[in-house]
Amino acid sequence: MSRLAAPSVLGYALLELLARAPCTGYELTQTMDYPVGHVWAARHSQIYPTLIDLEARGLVRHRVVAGRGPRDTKRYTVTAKGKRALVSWVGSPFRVPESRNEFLLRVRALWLTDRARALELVRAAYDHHRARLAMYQADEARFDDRDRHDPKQPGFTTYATLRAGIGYEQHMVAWCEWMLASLD
Amino acid sequence: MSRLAAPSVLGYALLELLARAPCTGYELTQTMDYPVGHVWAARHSQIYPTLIDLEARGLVRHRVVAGRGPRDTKRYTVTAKGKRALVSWVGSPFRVPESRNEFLLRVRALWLTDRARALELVRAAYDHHRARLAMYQADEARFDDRDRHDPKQPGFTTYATLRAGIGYEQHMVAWCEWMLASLD
DNA sequence: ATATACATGTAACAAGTTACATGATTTA
DNA sequence: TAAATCATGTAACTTGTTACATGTATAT
Repeated sequence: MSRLAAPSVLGYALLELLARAPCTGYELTQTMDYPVGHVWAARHSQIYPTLIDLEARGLVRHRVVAGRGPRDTKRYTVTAKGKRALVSWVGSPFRVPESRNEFLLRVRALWLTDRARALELVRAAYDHHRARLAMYQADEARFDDRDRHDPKQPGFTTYATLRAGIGYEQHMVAWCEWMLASLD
Repeated sequence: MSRLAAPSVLGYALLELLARAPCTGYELTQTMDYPVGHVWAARHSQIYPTLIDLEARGLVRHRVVAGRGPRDTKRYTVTAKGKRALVSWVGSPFRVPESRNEFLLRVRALWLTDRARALELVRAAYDHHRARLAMYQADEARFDDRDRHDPKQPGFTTYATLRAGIGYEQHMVAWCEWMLASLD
């Protein structure tokens, strides 16, 4: 989080949220939990220092306001400079990063174990992905036509990532079914 | 990489590879590059220290042998203790970790940019995922019937992760096509 | 009475990236 | 003769996790 290199990916994630609407750090931790956390996870212990860093770079600014709860809270907004940095990031060269999937790594190691334990791992994943799929599909029903069709609306890109989530969960559910059948 | 906590996920990834066949650090870096790297990526600068750590824990052991190239190389094997640690890891409780997908994070931010740049990002991803899919499908053709059907063969679990990769790339290709159509 | 929500931080550590370092042999 | 392959390491840095730290108000 030095002031010389570019902001971290999390920094841009927070900027993008703040570009949609000013938020407090606390509200950001909640939105980062869901839905953004399903795309880029972060804990409050990383979010608060990142906000301080973004402010040191002049990309956001805060005002102390009365909180919903018992104490004061800081409401952050994106500065003009922050908006420019964000737009520049979105258009900057991008390579799909290498992935890390601990579940599939364990699947690779299943030949070392017995059938019961293999089934246990895959069934737990199956339950998890079916639950996620149901949750995402319930979310999808809430989007209105403008969100579904106008790419300039923030709602559209949220919808687009939700569609990606649904497709992913469908794929994982199908894979688990194939795997469970193969283990029999 | 302290000697007190459990080995890292990468440590188990290397153990699993060595349980299939003894390897040198150099060979491990190549296998980690592909195919394992598509499930758990790591560079040689992380792999070599991890091997040293695994050896300090007594989970692997090495012998210096003549290398293919000009210099000597270290051939690592899993110890009995290493095999037990690996089997215990495979059966240990597992929760699907939170994900980090920078591509989808950028997609979320596309409302901030113009149609041309949005198309550019999605088309690059489209090309990437179609190329991956073709590569995986070519790989799949090479698996024989024993690998496809016997869950106790290491080849089967490799095949299973490859099937997961194919399903994932198919999902991403379909999503990109939907997205490109939506941007029109 | 107890737990949850509100609200924001720091510290110690683990994991991962990039760059530096070396140098022979084989292939184009 | 230039580049790629073989072969193994270290150092500085960034990123992310877990635990520590504090304290009020509201709901159960």
